[in-house]
Amino acid sequence: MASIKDVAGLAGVAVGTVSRVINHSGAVKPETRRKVEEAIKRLNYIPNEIARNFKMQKSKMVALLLPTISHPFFSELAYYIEDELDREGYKLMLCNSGSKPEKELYYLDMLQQNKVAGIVGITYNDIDSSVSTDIPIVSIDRHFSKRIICVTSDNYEGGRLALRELVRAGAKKPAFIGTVIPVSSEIMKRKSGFVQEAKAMGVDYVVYEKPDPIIDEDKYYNEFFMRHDDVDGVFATNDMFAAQYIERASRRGISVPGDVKVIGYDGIQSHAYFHPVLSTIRQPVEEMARTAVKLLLGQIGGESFHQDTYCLPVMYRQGETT
Amino acid sequence: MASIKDVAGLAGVAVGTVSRVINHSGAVKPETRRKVEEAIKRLNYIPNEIARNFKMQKSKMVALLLPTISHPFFSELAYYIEDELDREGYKLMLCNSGSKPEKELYYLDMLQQNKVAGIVGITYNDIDSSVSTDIPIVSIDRHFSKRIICVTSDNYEGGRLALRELVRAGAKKPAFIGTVIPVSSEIMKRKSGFVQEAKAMGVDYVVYEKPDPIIDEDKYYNEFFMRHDDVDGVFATNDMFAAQYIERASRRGISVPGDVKVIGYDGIQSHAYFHPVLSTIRQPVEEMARTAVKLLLGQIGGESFHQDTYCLPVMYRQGETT
DNA sequence: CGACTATATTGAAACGTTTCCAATAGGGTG
DNA sequence: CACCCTATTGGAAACGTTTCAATATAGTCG
Repeated sequence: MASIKDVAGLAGVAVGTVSRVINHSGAVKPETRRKVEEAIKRLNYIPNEIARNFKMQKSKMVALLLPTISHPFFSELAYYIEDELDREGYKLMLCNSGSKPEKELYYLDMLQQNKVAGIVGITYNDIDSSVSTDIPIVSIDRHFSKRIICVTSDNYEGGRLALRELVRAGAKKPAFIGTVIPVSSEIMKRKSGFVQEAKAMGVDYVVYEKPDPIIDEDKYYNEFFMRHDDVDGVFATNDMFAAQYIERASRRGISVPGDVKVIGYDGIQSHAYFHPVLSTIRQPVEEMARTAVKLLLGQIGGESFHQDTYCLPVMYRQGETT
Repeated sequence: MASIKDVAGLAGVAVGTVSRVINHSGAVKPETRRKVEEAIKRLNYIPNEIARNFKMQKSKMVALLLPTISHPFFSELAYYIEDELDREGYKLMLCNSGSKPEKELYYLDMLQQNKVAGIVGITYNDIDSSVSTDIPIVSIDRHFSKRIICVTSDNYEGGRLALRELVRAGAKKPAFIGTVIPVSSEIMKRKSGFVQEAKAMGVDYVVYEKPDPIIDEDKYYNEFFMRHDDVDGVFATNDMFAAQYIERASRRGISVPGDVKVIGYDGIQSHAYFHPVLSTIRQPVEEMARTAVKLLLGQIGGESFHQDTYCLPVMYRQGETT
């Protein structure tokens, strides 16, 4: 593999000159540039990015740490994150934690060893305390500390919106169901928005949380249907969960939206052709992704931000379930 | 940031010794090891992986180059690939090409500059000619050359299976629809399997390919429904496309599986709770992913393989559309 | 024409590891 | 006691780049 030295040798110049040609830094005589470029071509020289990273003591690598890329919301997010990073000349490293705290820690450790330029995290742990370096981190949907900027959608408003739409669709007793990640999660606000709005409107409501991880799914659903057979509206914490609920309901002969109106959360695109098309609170996935990257790269570039949470607006999208 | 030198200084030994302690290479007296470990702890020393990569002239990074991670089949694949890589101490870099040839080339170039240890590719180009280094590559569903090992599912058998199942479900005139990536694609075999089996069984059939990229989707479907209104079975190149077809058909008052039986391809998990649950030819995603990684790491480790295509079995999965 | 300036180029140090060779210290053996 | 062998350690080179101070070259102006 040809190195910069070989190029310099063949072109009859010093390595520093070759470096300046490659990086367009400093002044180089056109004639010299030509010679160097000629040599580069002849030797089929490719700059060694590893050596560069080493010299610079930083890599243009950003890590995305999330539960699993196979969840459609995350994969959509990942797509836009990678796209935005690429525009800025950065690369993306993908880390599936499986939501396991110990795996999150393991990855964080590895990422620091690898001196990644920054991390976008969607984690279960409060990762602030477990990162010893001052590596920039942007978190999505989790608020940990001043240091870690959080990008989220307006979960509180999303919860309120869901409640209002369920009521508007005719629900007299709406229920909130789903997993509420306890640790610093913005997602909890979906519940509080829902609850607050119900109280404000004087509507009877139910909250039926799903343990995570769940031991006995059948029992969870059976109990819900038994205890709350008067529920006629359901707001689920995400689209997949909403679909799952509908599946269970229909097995019991409950029709959607006839007997029960259902609203999900996320607004996943890849489900567009499948039925029922969910009524859902759509998060601005693309905007969240690009915002997260912009904030991260800002931090990497040395900017500091006064704001520690960036909250983007959500939207109600009508489907076939309300 | 503390370096190996600082550790050596504090422990009163040479850097080489510290290196041997860290890597458990060579002999180190227990007493010395203790001193070094003590120093490492005191300084909160983290080995600089970049420097290591540099010295070794290789990184433990494998790239996954695919059209888009937001497609559920690819995201499922990516999940298992990352999982398998992590087990072996490798990291995954994610590259979305958007199926654009120029972007594929751009990424391949970048990956070579970054001296990634290997590449798993799902590409549109014949990438063989555009990779100048001898970096190991495993391709999924594309067969280019001896050099690039191809991991695929049994697309030919999948096509035959689809035809047989459509006929078994009562179809008299089944159609193959979908995109047929021309370049060295294993996916073409889905078509040939379908066609061959139809001929073998003496069944009347239709092939209606979808251009890629498609200009006018409405026109494509309209023409299909006009020209082939006697078609009563559809085999689509993938699940998403099958769902899309069903959507279009139902808008025209065609019922599935009443009027037309439909079989998709892939067997995407994240659609399990949505309807109609597709009858589909399921690819062994997990096995494909793990096989691809194993072969790639084998190559990285210097093994050479006599076989250039690894074909895994597919399975018919009954849903609600046949 | 000499002094200055602007432009081009050189050469070497430095980044943090690993690895190899030489050096040293013990420990056993004849 | 001399010798050899092994276990352990030290020291330095090397990996390929960037950067910076120093030097060289060529105009320009008075």
